[in-house]
Amino acid sequence: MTFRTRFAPSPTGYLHIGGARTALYCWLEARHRGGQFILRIEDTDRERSTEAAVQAILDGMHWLGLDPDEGPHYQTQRMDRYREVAQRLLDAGKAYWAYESKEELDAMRAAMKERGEKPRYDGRARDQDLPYRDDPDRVLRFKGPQSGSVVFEDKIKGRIEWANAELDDLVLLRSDGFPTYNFAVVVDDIDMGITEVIRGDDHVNNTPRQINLYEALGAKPPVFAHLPMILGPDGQKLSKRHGAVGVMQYREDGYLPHALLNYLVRLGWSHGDQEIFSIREMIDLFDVASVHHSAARFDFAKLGWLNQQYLKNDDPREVARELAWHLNRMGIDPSAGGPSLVDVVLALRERVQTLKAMAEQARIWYAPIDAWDDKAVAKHLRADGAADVLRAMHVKLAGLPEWKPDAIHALVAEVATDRGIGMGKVAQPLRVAMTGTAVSPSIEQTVHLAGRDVALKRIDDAIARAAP
RNA sequence: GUCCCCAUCGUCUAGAGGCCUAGGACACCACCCUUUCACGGUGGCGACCGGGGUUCGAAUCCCCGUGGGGACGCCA
Repeated sequence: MTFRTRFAPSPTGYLHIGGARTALYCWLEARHRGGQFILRIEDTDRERSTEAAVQAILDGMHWLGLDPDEGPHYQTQRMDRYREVAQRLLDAGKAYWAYESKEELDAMRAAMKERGEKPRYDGRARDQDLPYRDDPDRVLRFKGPQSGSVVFEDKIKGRIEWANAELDDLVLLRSDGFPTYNFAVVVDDIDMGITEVIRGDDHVNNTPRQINLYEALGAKPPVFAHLPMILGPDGQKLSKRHGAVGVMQYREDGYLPHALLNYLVRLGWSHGDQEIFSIREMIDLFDVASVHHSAARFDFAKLGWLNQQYLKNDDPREVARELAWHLNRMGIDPSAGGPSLVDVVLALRERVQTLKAMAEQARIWYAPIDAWDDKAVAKHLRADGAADVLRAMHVKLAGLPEWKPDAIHALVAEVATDRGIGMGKVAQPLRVAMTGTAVSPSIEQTVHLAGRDVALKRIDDAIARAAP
């Protein structure tokens, strides 16, 4: 049997970081085993599912490069199938109609809770063989086993045993005729030939009931692998404040998809001491069976470090393409003039952790200085001799035969030696002149990327601001 | 409350009974490099939740406790 796994999000929000990791692990496992990765949209909750969320999930997966081999399948397009299977269960005496009202159910659970029991459906309609009737409270329930236990071997957590007495008769078909999650999942996974289910471990306790359904339907359950969750930096459940934003937000924040994937693959899984993994290596080395048992916290510092590793080591032309996207978002069109993006990437990639920061720092070569750092101006432009240094640099730069970083560097050194001062006394005023701040790449790169005309003009402007 | 799961530096982790004086990475600190900021280099700080067993020997196996998390819906 060929290996088939699936990612089955419900479109009630964007693809968040936990979902992205689940999708990654499914995708990796499918690639590793030479099987298929199927995408299924679980949209049976009509209240909360939206078209926009479906699109957000698709976009997020595509950006990460986790394209499915099959799908997306939509549960709402399979309604006839669920009803058909439900009827089969009913005919076989493995399901029954029940008509308790919401209030009755609530009261029942409250009473159980009071007695210190686990609140659940007590099966009061189980053996009554009630006929179908049109009723707003009508649901179809599964007649599950009441004794014995379900045992399964979780690929990650190991052997898990669940007493059937802990389980209740779950609803198969809701009063609106829609299938419930547990029912639809089983029908779908059987129909779609899923051999391995990889999902978050908030589903472990659904697994025994699902296995009972498989048995009632005469189907062989798949292998289950339950992933531990991802916690926020504070150890609490992920919230909007931390990483629970959509993955596309990570793009906007300046992260590379590969870096995010690398971060995610290491969160809960490892291969010795290796930190950096190419996609190929992830596929070759990943094994869902060696995923960790415990939850992991999300750490932005490490993500940032990883992102910079990719910024530094990826082909600068590729990084340049991403940088252009960020510059465009800032309202800058790098193709309308200014230095080559590849040169800018080369100048900045060791000094930033995100593309967003890179774009912000690159701005000075594509747009006028829009803000002056007062402290930098006071310290470097108003310093003794700053104006003199700038005037000297202006003359030398204007007459420089070849506009090259090395040559510019030589001029800076020359001005420093002539005056018997340190390089910093020349470079810093010049840097403030070029950028309005005291921080930038090496002075020769900073000046070079500005281009001669802009550099000379900025020196003039700075002299005006400098101490006389 | 009931059931299920989990537990190594601040964080991510290595570790499958002796290789552990517990290794790596991020973060942090110091120094070096240096025209700024970084990058890089060197060094440092820093952990086996507690208690009982099993064993010649336990971070590794078992039990109990504690702590964390998840689930208990006509949500998924």
